[in-house]
Amino acid sequence: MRKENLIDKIMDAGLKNTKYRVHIIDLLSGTEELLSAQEIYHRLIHKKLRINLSTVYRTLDKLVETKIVSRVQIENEKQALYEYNRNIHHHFLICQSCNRIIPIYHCPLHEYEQKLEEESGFHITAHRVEFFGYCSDCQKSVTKHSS
Amino acid sequence: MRKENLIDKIMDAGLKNTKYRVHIIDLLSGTEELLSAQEIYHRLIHKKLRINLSTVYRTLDKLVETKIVSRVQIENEKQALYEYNRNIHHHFLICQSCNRIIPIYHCPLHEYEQKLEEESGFHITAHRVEFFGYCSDCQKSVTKHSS
DNA sequence: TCATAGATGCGAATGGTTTGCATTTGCTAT
DNA sequence: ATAGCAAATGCAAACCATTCGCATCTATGA
Ligand SMILES: [Mn+2]
Ligand SMILES: [Mn+2]
Ligand SMILES: [Zn+2]
Ligand SMILES: [Zn+2]
Repeated sequence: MRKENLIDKIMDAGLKNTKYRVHIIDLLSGTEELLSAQEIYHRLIHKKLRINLSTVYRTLDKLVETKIVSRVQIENEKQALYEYNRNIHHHFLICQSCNRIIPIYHCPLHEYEQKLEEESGFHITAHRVEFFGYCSDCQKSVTKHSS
Repeated sequence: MRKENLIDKIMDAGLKNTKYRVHIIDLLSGTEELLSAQEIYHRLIHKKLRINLSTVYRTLDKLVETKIVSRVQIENEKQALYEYNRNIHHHFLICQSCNRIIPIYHCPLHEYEQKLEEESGFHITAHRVEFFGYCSDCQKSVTKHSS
């Protein structure tokens, strides 16, 4: 995304345009990866930026509040992960061996959700799905080891 | 569950039979609620047991290892929650207003999982689903307030 | 009963995240 | 362009759930 667009995005959200915000959004929007606050911090430091870790956390809080970024807490991971919000509903497939996180863009729950609302009386606003298992690479290496 | 059965369960798992383990399993198996380590600790203290919080954590670790108990990490909750493992596959409906957690015993993903395995090459071993929303009680109070 | 692996208590450490406060910066109205 | 104010930042300290080291105790089975 062009820098001007990033700045628009920040200001449209009612936030002040600061260089760190531009860098953080730029970083997240430029990768498919989910990054932790600490990973973001280290990548910015590596780019010779003198940002402080608390600024990273505070910036991410703001970006999550304004829905520019989403925060994801994977089961059993201590660090929260952040991803650029591309407004595409998705879930994750997580390899328990190499820890790769793969997004899935098909959601099997939309019809079910309505049924669930009727049955439960809940008004459902969101859901979350994660699949755990072993990616094809890791299945191969297990086979190799055990043969 | 009778105390003798609890003790059998503990010893069958290869753990030593200690009074705290009996109390913790008893507590969890006697409620539908998900309890945090700290909540368990306080409930035992309230029963005049002189248990230590680290013992609670260590006991829960063992019980999770041996699958007597399951550990659940709800998105945005800092504390892990524990539930007695009744070996009934289920997911949760979570009220974002009153924080009630309601188990759902129907799983809409079993067919889908196979398709996903074929498409992704993953070998899936587990999944996790959470629905967020507002329970019927909380919907009522919102309506009341806003009218 | 004894020996020993495992369980517990206690205090300290860990590690991700948050916060208080002084200082700096971006934005808006002049 | 400039001043004024709210918001953002840096830094150190706090927070808080969870874990760990180590001394002591206890359940188990030989
Ligand atoms: Mn979905
Ligand atoms: Mn399921
Ligand atoms: Zn893998
Ligand atoms: Zn509710």
